[in-house]
Amino acid sequence: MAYELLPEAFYLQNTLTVAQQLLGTYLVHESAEGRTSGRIVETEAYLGSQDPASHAFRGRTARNAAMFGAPGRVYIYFIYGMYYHMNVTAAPEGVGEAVLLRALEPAEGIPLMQARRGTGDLLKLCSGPAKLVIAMGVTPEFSGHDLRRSPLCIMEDPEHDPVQFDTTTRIGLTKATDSLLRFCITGSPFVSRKPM
DNA sequence: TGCCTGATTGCCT
DNA sequence: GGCAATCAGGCAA
Repeated sequence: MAYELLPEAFYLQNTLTVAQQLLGTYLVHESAEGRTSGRIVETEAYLGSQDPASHAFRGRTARNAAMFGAPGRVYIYFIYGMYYHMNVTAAPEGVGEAVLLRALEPAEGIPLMQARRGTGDLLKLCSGPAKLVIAMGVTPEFSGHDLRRSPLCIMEDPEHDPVQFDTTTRIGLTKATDSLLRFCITGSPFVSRKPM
């Protein structure tokens, strides 16, 4: 498999474009316990000051600072007292936009993912934003990490076929629930919820 | 199969 | 003090 790192210019595109084009790429983590990777099958876009559901809506704070940082970085955030979500920052530095990774199709290191998640069901290993963080062994220390560097990076197969995706409303929100900012690979059984 | 609820902590109002 | 980009398990039908 001849995978290549995504260049910085990829992340400088419009956030919606980044969210769509991340579909079909691979998130790879080389941890001390072993290597795990998964194909990104579901994403959501979070925009800046125009998007009330975005953490960046009310401006920059200590918590969301990573969202305003350089593109192609990790923004991890703690939710519901027990889970983490992983985002990929987009847009130039100073613009608070990011893409939430919502689901992966497990690729490498599946036994390790199963051990971390405590389940053997492939369909449920990474079918949700908190689940994939656990399965991939991602920790909050990665916040601000550059996704073009080991041990946590995003790669793509430059010869992969164009990905067909569905566009739907975002999930789990209480604000701006009518925006069509969620993207998932058409027909993939690994998404967190079937498109409507 | 599908709805409803508890768990649990940090941050903003 | 209340809420939040969630998940798993329990119970009803």
